[in-house]
Amino acid sequence: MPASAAKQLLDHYDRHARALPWRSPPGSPPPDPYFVWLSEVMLQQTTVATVTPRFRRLIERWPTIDALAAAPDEEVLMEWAGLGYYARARNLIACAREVAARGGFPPSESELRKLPGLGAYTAAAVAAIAFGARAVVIDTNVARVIARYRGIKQTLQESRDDIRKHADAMTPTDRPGDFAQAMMDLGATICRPRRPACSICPLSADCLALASGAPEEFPATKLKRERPHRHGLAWWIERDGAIWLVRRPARGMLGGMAALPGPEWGDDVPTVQRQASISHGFTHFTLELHIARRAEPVGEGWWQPIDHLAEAGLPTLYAKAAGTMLERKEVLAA
DNA sequence: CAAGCGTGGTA
DNA sequence: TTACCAAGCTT
Repeated sequence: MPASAAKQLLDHYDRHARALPWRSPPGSPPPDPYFVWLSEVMLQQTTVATVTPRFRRLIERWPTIDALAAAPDEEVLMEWAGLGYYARARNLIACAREVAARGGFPPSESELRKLPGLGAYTAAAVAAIAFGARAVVIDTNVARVIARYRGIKQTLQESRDDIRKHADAMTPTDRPGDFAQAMMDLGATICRPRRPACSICPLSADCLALASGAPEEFPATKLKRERPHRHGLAWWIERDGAIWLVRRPARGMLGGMAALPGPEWGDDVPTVQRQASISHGFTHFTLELHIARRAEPVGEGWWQPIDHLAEAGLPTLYAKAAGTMLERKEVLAA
């Protein structure tokens, strides 16, 4: 990429940067590292639209990393409910406590990379955006922009090292944080996976994929495996206006989250008499969750008042299941 | 290095 | 409706 391309991109960013609650305006001093880190972790595989209101809630409740570090695990997991990829929340807690104990975030990419939940992307992003370091920030947006600009048609898995070389070559010493965000904005709003808006792209003049006539064919995508179908059973145990909830094991699916009790999921349909069933799609399988009534509590847990079920911090799967059961109840009562 | 790990929006 | 995909990390 010609050196002028980075400048073109920054000029475009100065005029078109999206205003986001964790972002400071182009060219202005960097935001609080806590805000940068928190937003970056929330944004891992999660859209800006989903993250924005949840970010506001989190920083309102815990305005500093010391406040977050002092919060009980369950409170943080409850605030994360519905956001998915719950290992992020567990890492978030561990990272907050480590950073609070050492008195703040380390400013270097290599030290940031050692913190729980910070991989290659997030460490580089925090170093560049919060500390102004010249870190090479590569997410799927950046990788796609580069693949198109340089006309690299291989899959991103195949071209990973090549993409990194190009990204390193184009990253400026001045304003590396704004540059990273400009690349990501470009990928999210103009150089989109499908139907890229090349006519308004600041890099279109030198884009090899556009010159080829079919920019959306860059980079190639590999076919996904078919998702298997699994079955699960959840117990609906109701007593005196409350539901019996349990906490899932810390590791694995929905690790550490509140849940309806039930055995591990498997390939076979449960044989018990069920009240309802719901379907839920996960990343690598779909689940049909069968719901059955039961009188006695199972396992370690607590009674959650139905009036306050929304505050239990149920992940979406169990929130759906509970919603289905409560809806049936209302229909029967009517 | 590929698989495991959530959820909601879009076409 | 199915399929794809989003500011990835961990093992």
